[in-house]
Amino acid sequence: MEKYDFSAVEQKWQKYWEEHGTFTAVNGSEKPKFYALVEFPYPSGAGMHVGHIKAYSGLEVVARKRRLEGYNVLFPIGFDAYGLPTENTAIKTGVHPRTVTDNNIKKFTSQLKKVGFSFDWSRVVDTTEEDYYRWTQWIFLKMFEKGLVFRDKTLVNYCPSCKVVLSNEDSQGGKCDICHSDIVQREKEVWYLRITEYADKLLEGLEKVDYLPNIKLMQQNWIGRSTGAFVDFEIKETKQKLKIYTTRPDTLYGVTFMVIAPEHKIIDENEAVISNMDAIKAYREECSKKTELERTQLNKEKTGVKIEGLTAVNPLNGKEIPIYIADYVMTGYGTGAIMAVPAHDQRDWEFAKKFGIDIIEVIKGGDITKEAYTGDGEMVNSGVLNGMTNKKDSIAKILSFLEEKGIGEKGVQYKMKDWAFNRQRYWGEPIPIVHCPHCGMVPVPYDELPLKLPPVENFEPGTDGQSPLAKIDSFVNCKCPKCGGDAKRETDTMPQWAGSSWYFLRYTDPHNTNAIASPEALKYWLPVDWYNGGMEHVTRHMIYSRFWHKFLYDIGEVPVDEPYAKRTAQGLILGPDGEKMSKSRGNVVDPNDVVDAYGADVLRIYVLFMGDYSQSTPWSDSSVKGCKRFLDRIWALSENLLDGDEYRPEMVSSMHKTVKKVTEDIEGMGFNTAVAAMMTLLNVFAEKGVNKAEFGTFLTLLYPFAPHISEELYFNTFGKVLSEQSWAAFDPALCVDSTVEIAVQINGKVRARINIPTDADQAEALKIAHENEDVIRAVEGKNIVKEIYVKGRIVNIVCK
RNA sequence: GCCGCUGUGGCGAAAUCGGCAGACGCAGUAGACUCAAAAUCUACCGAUGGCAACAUCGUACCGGUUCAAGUCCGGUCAGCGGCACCA
Repeated sequence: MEKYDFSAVEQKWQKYWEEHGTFTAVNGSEKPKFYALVEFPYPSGAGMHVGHIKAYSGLEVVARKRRLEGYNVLFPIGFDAYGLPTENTAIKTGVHPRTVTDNNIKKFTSQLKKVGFSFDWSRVVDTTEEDYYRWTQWIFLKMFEKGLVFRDKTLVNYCPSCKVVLSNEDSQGGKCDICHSDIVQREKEVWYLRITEYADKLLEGLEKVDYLPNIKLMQQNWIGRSTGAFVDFEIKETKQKLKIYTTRPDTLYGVTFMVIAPEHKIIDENEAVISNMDAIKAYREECSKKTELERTQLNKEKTGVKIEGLTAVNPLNGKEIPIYIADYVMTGYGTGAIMAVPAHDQRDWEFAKKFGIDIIEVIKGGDITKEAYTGDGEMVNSGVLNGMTNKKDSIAKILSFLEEKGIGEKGVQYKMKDWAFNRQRYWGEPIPIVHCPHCGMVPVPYDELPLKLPPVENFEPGTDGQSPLAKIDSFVNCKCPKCGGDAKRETDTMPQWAGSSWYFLRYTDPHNTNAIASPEALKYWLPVDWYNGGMEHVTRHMIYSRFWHKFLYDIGEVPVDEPYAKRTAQGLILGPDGEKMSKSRGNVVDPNDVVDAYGADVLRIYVLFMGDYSQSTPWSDSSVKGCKRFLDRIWALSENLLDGDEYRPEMVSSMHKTVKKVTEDIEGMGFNTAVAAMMTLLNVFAEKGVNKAEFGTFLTLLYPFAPHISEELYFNTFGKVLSEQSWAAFDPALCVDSTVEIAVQINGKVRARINIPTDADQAEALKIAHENEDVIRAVEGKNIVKEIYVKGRIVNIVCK
């Protein structure tokens, strides 16, 4: 046999699979279904990254195995193609984003095919195609119809460089996600989706899905549900109620001041009563100039201004307490006002120290002269609560007390905010709303969808943070669908998260022209059985898409309430230097180079063998060569196959053990140890030879990892196509040898190794151990205190 | 600051329920083949001491539980990720 020509072999089988529709999923098949989903890529100009290869290789292996196990597998791919980088390229090069996107998709497609992923290429979706975004707009209008879309004038995160408004998620740390410039605060009327209405459903849904524990936790923290109380404090001068939110109503007797956010409306309402309005206005001005970064920076000195002329009254004891404005209280959370308990909240403590406000202890146990005490302890100075020691009981008691008196009630708050759903950019789905001077906001009728993105020449955003669409009169000027009068179109587009919030639904029926997908297709394929992707998408993308899905469930469009039955995440591939791969560091590995030099199978094996799939691992060129060597040895071995259509007796347990190991490791994402087990078996073959039956099983195990060489060798050996065969079976009873080598410890230290029958009982194992010369020597002249035998594992003799 | 994950040879890493630490691979050393090199094959490959058999130490650090700890418990440190003035 000639030397292994990986390039020819890989092309040959890729062509075979394509021509035979090997990976085409069948809607409504009699077979059990399996829906494996990977996060579709953003088709950037840089082309594929080795990270993509690792991200897809995990479920690629599972999908290939499932098909051999008799499943009807849906393993789709598509492109999440709206977004700023494409638009920025278009602005820079003058090439239309449509063309840029098409070229990038072409590039990605050819690269993905070269790696031999078993995607169903007949179901590719592209979020920027009219047939796709028509339904993105449709879902948006359904939400509009159900009152989940609203507009609000608020301070927004504005990127002066990109000239866009960003969501909190896209501007974390006060930096723009795209260009990393500093974000400034700016007032603007923007679109929101009322995701907070689904906060509890999103939280409750986590209880019945199979996500990795840390993924669940991240989502829970993101939603950030807290329980507490709303309490009304009367303002002495105006008899107004100032409502606050607290998670510690039990500390109500320790309140010595109140703080409201700089933007709180009670200030504007009482301008006449407040005597130091100038100072307050100055402070407000100062705050609005601060970037998000400055405002949230830790260890920062507390700032604030006392409101002269307004005094709050503690509803429990009638004590008069001062009110301050300070930017450590946010408008967006709770009521934008807090009761400050400096003895038991560190932030309040710092503020009180700086402004010389009283600190009253209500829970014993700490030293409140040094810092706030947040632990448990006996209640003091607290009226009805005095003497209580259990926090939960104190909170329950004060809550019922507050409710009885009508001054407060139980409350729930979420850290998650409503979803700012707009961009002032060209390359996104147009928001299908018309502004009519008579009718207000009017949705574009469903039968006029898609509202097409108009072709333009100039993609530069407007100078005032307006979308480029605002400059196109033919787009903006329209008739109101309701009254027929002159109206103007909304010019904002949707954020990039829109298209990816429902793409997994479209895969089930990608060419449907009447609905997002047919009810039959959705019923057959949903939920996604296994979704794998990056940790970076666990909060934003996953929460957004679960929200959309739950909404669609509520309006009867999808048959299940959770889209993803199982979710896992892969770790990063770091550069050879152990740092995150980046162009600026110059440590980026191009998957194409690996495919060209060693073949797709080597690349696939390596990204799975390099380390724990869920962990970050640095790239190593020489380890790639090790994987190449592994495949070359298999190829060489195939030239010396022994005859035989069943395992040789001396190979039976090795074969069954390896099948068991690989089968189970794939399910548990132990891809690295699965490959290691195959390497071990290959080493046994090298020593003891290999017959056709054994080799056939070996190739079956290898197939999901290195499908090209497996197909080729299997066909050469058996004249059959491996992707049309069945997965290898194992018999647990045959995985055990008749004898096993175990260690004998004397006082916990290994002193000998003995061979015993696998099913030996304690008496037999100890008898064999005591016959061993090393053991005899070690226990000689000593008293045996205790003897332990763990079946098939160890003997430990304790002696003095 | 809070939450989570991780810490094991020169390197990437393995190690079911607490039961032989370092599987598998890389790199390295020696040998075979070769005029030579590459490739391939064989052997060795945690540290210290010893000619050796062997002994002692060894899973970030300190302590504990146990016949037995990488694994469990308490504390500390470091790296990575998430959240972050969330009341």
